[in-house]
Amino acid sequence: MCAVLTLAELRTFAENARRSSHEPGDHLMLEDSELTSYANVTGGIVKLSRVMRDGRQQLVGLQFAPDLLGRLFGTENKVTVEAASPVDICRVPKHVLEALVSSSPELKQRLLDQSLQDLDEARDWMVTLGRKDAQQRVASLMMLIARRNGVEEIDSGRGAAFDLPLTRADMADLLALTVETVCRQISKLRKDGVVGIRNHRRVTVPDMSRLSARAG
Amino acid sequence: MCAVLTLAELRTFAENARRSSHEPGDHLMLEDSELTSYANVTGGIVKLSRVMRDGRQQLVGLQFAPDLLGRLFGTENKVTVEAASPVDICRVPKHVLEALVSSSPELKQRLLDQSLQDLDEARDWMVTLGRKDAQQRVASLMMLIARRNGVEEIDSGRGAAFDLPLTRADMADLLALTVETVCRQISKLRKDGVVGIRNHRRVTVPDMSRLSARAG
DNA sequence: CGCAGGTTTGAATGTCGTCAAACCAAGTGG
DNA sequence: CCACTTGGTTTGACGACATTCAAACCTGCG
Repeated sequence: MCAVLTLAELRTFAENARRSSHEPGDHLMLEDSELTSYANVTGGIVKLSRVMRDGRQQLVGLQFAPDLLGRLFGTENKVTVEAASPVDICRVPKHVLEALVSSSPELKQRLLDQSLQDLDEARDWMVTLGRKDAQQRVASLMMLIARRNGVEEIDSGRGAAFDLPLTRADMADLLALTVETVCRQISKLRKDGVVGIRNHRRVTVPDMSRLSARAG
Repeated sequence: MCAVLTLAELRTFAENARRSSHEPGDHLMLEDSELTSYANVTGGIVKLSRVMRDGRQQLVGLQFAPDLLGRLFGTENKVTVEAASPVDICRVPKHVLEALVSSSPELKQRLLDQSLQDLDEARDWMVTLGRKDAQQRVASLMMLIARRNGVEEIDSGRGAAFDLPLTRADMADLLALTVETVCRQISKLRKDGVVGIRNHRRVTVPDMSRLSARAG
């Protein structure tokens, strides 16, 4: 989700917002004080997941700062919202947001655009989960993170560097693999010289086009 | 996607619509006469898919009648739209739909709600693709089709019957399996007495709760 | 009947998951 | 400063499940 607010809207937003910080693993139920409150991620990364009856979970989305979090007039479908890194958020009560939306058709339009974009991203990820092997999935995730870190010139042979903001377990939940398989594929990318890894977190990519090729 | 139009809106819709029929396999590009025209599926089933560079495809959604098809102010992301069965659709030019939307905030609201629901469904399917084995995926698809055919009392031990509107190949593309694996799992469900199959298409379920249990 | 497309079944292969153990990095307290 | 602990990470051996390749089988239709 991308930022969709104008400056004036952001001001109203900020005046009614309450800030809070959270540690990795904290659950950020959106139904805190008011049902279906809205929140803005101002720092860190939030993971959205669904849990199966047997306890296994599947991440269904990531929210990077400064993404919008939550949903209008919420549906019944439960998504677990959890901090993946240290996270700062900024909540707005339901009625404030509803007022904002009804006074601004453009805002509603942008919320619509954004949810359509989220839908596109979800469908992209369905292809990753359904049709890519372990190597391609791991490479795809690295491409996603690189893009979110401002790396643009994907196929130009340029290099890049970024931190992995997720644990191996979170990556596994997102990619529908096991922790061990994620590790093995990262090791393989490293052995093949596609990426360099320092401290299990810092990734350096000498040539983005080679990583892109591995992503299928 | 569900129907989101009132009767009055449907009238305007119908007055400006052009109907057409299509055979299985036909591509229903929405950019026919006008870019990003909208359409209503009045009969049959439409599949939405993404194609990978190597030619393999992944279905990312199904549209049953009377679902709405297409999207407002379309994004750049290409989805292949194809008839899965004999299909009747009813197209509306872009400007008519835009007029409808701007004259009706409720319509825009409902489009927003609907896209949020689509997002939920896409995320549900991500769990199916990511975390279920072949047997559970096939059972999940049968549950989905049963629900779309009006079967409601899922866990009441009631029976049901419906046609599979997709070929084995389409099921495989939707479930991210091979045709052979889909066949084997259907055969297993049949041998175990969970479903009955006639002519490769007609499914009878003596006890929906047993099928539901197989779906994970 | 006989063809064509879709479907079903079988046997062999390979990829990923499971189980187990070792490894590393960071923080704590002696 | 170093031993110790803890949580996360990495690697290996083995097995299970889905894919691949191949052949046979239905069903509808000319």
